[in-house]
Amino acid sequence: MTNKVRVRFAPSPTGGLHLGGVRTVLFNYLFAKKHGGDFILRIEDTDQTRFVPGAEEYIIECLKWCGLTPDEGTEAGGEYGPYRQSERKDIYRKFANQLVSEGKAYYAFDTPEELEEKRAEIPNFQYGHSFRHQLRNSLTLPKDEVQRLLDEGTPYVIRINMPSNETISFTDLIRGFVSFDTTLVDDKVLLKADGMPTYHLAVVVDDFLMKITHAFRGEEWLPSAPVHLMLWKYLGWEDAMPQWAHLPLILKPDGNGKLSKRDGARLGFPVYAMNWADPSGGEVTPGFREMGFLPEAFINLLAMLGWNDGTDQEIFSIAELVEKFSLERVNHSGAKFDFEKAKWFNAEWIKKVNAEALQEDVLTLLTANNIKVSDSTKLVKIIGLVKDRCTLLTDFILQAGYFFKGPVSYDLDAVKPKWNVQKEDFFTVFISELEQLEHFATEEIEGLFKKLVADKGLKIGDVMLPFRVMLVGGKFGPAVFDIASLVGKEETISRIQKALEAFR
RNA sequence: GGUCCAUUCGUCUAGGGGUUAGGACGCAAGAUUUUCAUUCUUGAAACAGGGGUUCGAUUCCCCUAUGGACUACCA
Repeated sequence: MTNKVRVRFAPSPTGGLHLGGVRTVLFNYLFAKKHGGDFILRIEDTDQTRFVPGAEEYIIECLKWCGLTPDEGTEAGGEYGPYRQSERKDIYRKFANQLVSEGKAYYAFDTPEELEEKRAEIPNFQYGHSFRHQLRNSLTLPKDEVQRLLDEGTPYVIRINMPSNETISFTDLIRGFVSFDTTLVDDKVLLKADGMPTYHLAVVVDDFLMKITHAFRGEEWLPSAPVHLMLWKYLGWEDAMPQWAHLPLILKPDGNGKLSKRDGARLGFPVYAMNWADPSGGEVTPGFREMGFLPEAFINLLAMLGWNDGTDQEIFSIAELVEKFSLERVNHSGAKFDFEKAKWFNAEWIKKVNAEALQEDVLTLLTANNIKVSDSTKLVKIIGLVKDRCTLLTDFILQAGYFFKGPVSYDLDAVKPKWNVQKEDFFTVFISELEQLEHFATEEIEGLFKKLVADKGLKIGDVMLPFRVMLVGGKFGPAVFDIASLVGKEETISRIQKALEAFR
């Protein structure tokens, strides 16, 4: 009874990876790792009309970035392949045929147009118990007629024959006992006219063949659970059926409903894990990675959307999540996505992680913004100095950039109103004294600065802010003298000179 | 319309028959930091409504309301 835990994430390669999808992956992964099991990636590409080139690679890349690498799947391989459903076409047909021959499914010849008409004219039309006998299928047509249609190559689908007046129920790992009346469930298509299975057939067949023990998916799948349950029963695999866990949805921050990528565009935050460039239109949908999120933070915030460990702890590493995760503590209701809180998680992680760990990302960012970094030791030092004031990785461009590149503009409003010849004079003298300074370090610069302030009869506050603006361009950043020492003697002097002209 | 699921501060949530209903984000105020941020302190802010059960319900039960998901030859 102690079979190895096997879970799967089964996306369809139709575009970017939604944050809700990543959370499903995460919960799969956490559960698998917690129980020493395997995490499988299966590509559900049964809808050929929606296939998008590059989407599969993109999904794999997202999982890598998140650190949620599959143990088994299209890339990792494994003994239950192929892991792409389009390559398993024959398998599904075999089982569909088996169901037909056993009377558990049937051929249906109605065209999509005919069905659409029915739906338009009959209020609560559904292809099932109440209407299937008025339609063109192997239940209503004479046997030889069915054979003739088949022989002629008439397009058909295979539909499940749902029984009536049965109660079908199961215990969901998250929401407990759930039951349905089969009379109200329609005869879902199992095999499409193009010979591909629908999700309903494919998920059951593959979960069985791949020995999946626990099936996680979004709550939007709950209504089709009875079809899947019935299929497990019809196929005679009931004893091998995975335990179901329907995850709560991630909702729009405002208004109502499932979070969509449109909400992100409307409200100004990413919904996808990474940037997604649509291959046809070329339009790019922003992702958390490019927006400047750390994968640790992204994972952390997703985990907290629907789960908690019962304490006040909110910052968890992936290792801690694996250790503490439990399905009993997953919430039942949907959670509205809050981008402000998401940013807070990222800021916390930037503070938590050490400067070396940030080095590579920051270097890439600075370089991309035409800021040349020559000295990596210096960079690490700077990161350590400014990281507490960064919320997103992209904040490092502003917060660390001026250490390597002088300001191109100044916050003149902060300086000019109180600027005068006396202050200008102070800095002129300061420059010449700086030139004499042998040991150009924080304390020496500060000592010199303060001494000069006293000599000139000024207040330190009068020249401190101008000095900062000279070096940084604005009213931000760590201690001014630290900045000066890191920037170096020559550069400091040259920045003061430049600024002096701008301040005049 | 039908089926299913859900309901604690604005948001994410803890809690659970007797609590000053706890934390976090955000917001406000203050302290520290001769900038900004960090940090710290404080504050405003919630049990959807109605019936039961009970000595006592926010907690258990029922109903209502509200919200959501699904209702394709999409997943």
